[in-house]
Amino acid sequence: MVRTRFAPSPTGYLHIGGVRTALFNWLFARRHGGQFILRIDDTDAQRNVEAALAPVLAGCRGRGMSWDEGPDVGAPHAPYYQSQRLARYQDAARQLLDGGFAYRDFATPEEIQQEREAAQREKRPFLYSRRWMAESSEQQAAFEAEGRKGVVRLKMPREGKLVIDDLVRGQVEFEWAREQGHVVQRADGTCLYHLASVVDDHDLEISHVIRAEEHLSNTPRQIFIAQSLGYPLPQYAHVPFVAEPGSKNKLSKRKLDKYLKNRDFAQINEHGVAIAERLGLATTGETFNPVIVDFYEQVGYLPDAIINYLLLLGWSLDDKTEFMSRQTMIDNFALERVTKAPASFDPKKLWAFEDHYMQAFPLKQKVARMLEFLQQAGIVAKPPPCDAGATLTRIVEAAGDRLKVFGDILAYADFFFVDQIEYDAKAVDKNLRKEGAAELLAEFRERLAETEPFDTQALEQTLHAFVEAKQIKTGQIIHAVRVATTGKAVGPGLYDCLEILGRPTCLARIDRALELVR
RNA sequence: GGCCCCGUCGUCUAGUCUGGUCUAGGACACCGGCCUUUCACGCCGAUAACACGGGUUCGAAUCCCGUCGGGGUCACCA
Repeated sequence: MVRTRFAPSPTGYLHIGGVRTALFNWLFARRHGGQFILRIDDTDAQRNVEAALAPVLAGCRGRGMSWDEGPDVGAPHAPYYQSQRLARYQDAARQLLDGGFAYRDFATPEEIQQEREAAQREKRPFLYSRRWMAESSEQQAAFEAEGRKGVVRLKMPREGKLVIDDLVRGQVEFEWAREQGHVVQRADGTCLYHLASVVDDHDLEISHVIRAEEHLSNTPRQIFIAQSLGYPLPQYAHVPFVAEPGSKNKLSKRKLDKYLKNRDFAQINEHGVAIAERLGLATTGETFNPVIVDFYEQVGYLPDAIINYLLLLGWSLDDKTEFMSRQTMIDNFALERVTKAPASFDPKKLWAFEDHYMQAFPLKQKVARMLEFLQQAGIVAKPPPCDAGATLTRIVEAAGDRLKVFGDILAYADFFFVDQIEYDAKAVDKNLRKEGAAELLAEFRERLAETEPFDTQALEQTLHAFVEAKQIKTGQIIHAVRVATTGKAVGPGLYDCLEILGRPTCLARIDRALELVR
């Protein structure tokens, strides 16, 4: 039975690279008819785990990666929080001690550090001298008499080598003598990650540990722990990490300032921030930026777009296929086709996937989601007025593929909803203050007043007739009308805008625009 | 620095195991053009890569050796 797991720490946000790791685990489990387990690695137990955890859970669930066991899912191996499994780890530590695979160590961190520095000075690899190792109770008592506190430290082998058969990297060799004996239990009895992770993977019967490459060097000591405890080994698969835009460094949520210098990244960020501000959301880089999945959720990206993009970051089906349904992903996902080199996060390509998926998204659902955004921004009342649905549908239809994310409805189409539109100064200068523009507009206003019915077809005829009668170019009047009625130089088709706005609004706005420039 | 991993267009990748069909394919971005009432979409086109050096071979992106480059990791964090 294939059982994979994703084991995030509840830090409050989910990194884009984390989502991809979760995705690979989820896909692999589904591909093989196995189970996907969500475990929370909170050995460092913060108090309010629930609150910090919510975004992580939402991050997975929102992207359609359901877990078979884990928080909120009744299941046989509960609890799924490491903070609640301490007793198990302590048992394991005891067992390690009894078997001679670990020992009580009474060195202070400073003493270890001194040995490390000495080794560095002499340019030889550091290996702890085990000077403060206590293997008998007499030794232990002696150290304790000095007032020392003991931790449990791994007694790693100091000869031979380990060969790991990694499902994506192939055979990887390590020399045991290069591996440090890490602490697995602190003096206060709490246990550390490596022990906890190995014990849990065993208890949860994890068959495949699929995780990012940065864990590759942790693997020898985890294997040592597992073998010492008599556990069967899981299969390992170390996938490359997700790198920064335009470099091979590991993507990190801390280096936002650096990423903002990347033009594409900055563009995506700016677009998202503009939407978030209209929604009244906090936009500090720490919690809101394109490295964090929440960013996309809040701005209104489609989960399918994100998943599809992330899947292709380090995996491919063949030489051409890019767009895939969940089922196609599941049917074809294979660890053998995971690339070995790190892949840079490219926000522009994500954007292209978003564009594609949004175009295919059903109009009705699109309208529903955009209504939510309008309500959240306080532009449309809750519950909405009864004609809101029909109008919104018209707007969304008219805007077509110009709306890339749900939040775009706020910045792109706000002029449909507000009474007092704001005029874009540049557009006004360019299109309304031009020689003769105001006069033409004033004249065209009268034609609009008479156009009947006030719909796209008739409006188009009116404009064409006007252009012909005045012997002008279409551009001379059409842009002026657009700016006067919408306030902007860009937007949906003009006739659609006019019809949706309705005659009274159009005339009033033109009057106001004329006042502005005269 | 030690150990480990990686190296095909700017970016994501196909091709590498099983040498020839690769004068290296696709996608995103960029640039140019078409369409057009703006923008967006769509369409067409262009530029662009086998890190380098040796071997092996009739033939190497693919096999071998070396060099260089990039990255990860070296915690009583996870």
